[in-house]
Amino acid sequence: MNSITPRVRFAPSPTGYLHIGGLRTALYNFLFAKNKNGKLILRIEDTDRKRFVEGAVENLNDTLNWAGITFDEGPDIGGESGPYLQSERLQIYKELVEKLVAEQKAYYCFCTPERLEQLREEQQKLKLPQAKYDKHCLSLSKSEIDEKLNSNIPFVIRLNVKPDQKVFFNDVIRETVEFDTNNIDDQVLLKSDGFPTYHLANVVDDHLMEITDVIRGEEWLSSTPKHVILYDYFGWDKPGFAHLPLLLNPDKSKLSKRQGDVAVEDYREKGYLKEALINFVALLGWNFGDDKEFYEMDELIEKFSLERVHKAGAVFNLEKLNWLNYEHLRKKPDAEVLKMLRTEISKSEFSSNIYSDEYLIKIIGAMKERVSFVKDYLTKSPYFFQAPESYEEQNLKKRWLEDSAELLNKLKERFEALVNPSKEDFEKALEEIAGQLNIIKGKFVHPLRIAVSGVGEGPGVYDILSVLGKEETISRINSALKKLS
RNA sequence: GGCGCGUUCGUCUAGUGGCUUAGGACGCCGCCCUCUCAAGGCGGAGAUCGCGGGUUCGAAUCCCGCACGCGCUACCA
Repeated sequence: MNSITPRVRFAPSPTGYLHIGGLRTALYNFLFAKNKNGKLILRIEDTDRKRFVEGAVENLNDTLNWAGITFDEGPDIGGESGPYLQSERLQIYKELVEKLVAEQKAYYCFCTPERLEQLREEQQKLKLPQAKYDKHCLSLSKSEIDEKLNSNIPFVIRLNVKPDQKVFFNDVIRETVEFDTNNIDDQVLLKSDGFPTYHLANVVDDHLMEITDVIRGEEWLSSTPKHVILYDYFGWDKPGFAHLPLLLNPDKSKLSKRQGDVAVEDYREKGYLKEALINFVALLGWNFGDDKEFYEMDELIEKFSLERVHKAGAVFNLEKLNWLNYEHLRKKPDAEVLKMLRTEISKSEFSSNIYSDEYLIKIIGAMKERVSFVKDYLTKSPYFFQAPESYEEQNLKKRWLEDSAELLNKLKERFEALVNPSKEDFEKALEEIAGQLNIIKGKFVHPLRIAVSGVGEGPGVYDILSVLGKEETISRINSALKKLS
């Protein structure tokens, strides 16, 4: 629209963990800001004291940081528009809302929760089209208000919505959205505990922090007219709006616990790479218009635009995430996988064993195309970390034949003669003996695989052998011969 | 109930009036490769574009109605 530097914000409330939907909202804000050379602000919406969770802010920071979403301003970083914790901005909200009261754009309300409850029940009984506050306290005289205020009767401040008007605003994703003010409640702006509600706080802060574009979840679309009224009452310019489609459960309801993991930290703990999660979540509701599905963060930044965000909600589908995790993992340099593998080992039953970098790198080379998660290295090929103690029953039945022990014994003798054998040396030795005895290779290969790994699947046998080396190979053949003869 | 938003293969999506017998990806199935499992290559099943009306020579694409789903409807965000 103009040449002003875009300023956007991610404004979570500290109720525990970062929701996967929150991650996507944060990501879209981040991508939008980076793409336009703008600023991203982190603001903590801690205006609900009942829902505040200790340590939630730290957790939010930690998770966002892990995901690679960085902020230009925020509680920990500082900035010129602070404080970035709404609980530290109470005075600001109070002063501004009082200005609105002075102009009759908002008013004191002394109604008790009981009366409000009763009002709602009555309205329901009468089957009124919509339940709204009845503006009861709007008719209070100045002296009545002062008297109640002086005797410390609890109060809230409500937005004075004028009836019979149209409110409309433009949404980048949904275009023009229109509401009738008759359907808009006199929303509480300031609660009786002196804290603002979301509606007041977000408008005030977005204005004061010079936010140019509000990018948030679709659940906010219905309350946006209240915000628009507020901007008008204050006489402020409105930011641009973009309401993102919701992330959905398999049954299409709003993504929630009960139907799977919703916390980003759950996925982190399960071994998902941040690259995969970011890639996946970015594509849930956005695409560039071509067939590309594998993205790194910098490409997302380059190509992202709100105009290409979809309108409809998207089901969070684990299978595609798993595939992306596989794709990102296999593209990582071995040295990086090595680091991750080491931490995985340290958490495993093999933690007391010692493996050289060289050895682990060989395992990575052999297994890379067979794993989706780093932990798969341990679960799919435990034999690289410890000699097999038992042999898979099914496979044994099929592959361990009458003559297997004898053939394996002959093969072992061949191997013993080898000096520092490579993969090719092992292969040649096996082929030679098979040729000499005129027996097909499979008769050697399968029993050998069982002996050395205990299972019937995995990398090529010669690859396994070259990872294990001559000594270990022979020792494993020996114990297999002992146990299986 | 009211208001709002949405609706293309099971899922994520391409598609903005003719290039579409609706394309890709994940998943699924089959074949090839092969010492196994993967990977890779090739192929297959899978969408009457929610439904019904219009507009137009022509509609997934434009308009209207309906249905369904979801969101909001708090002194929660």
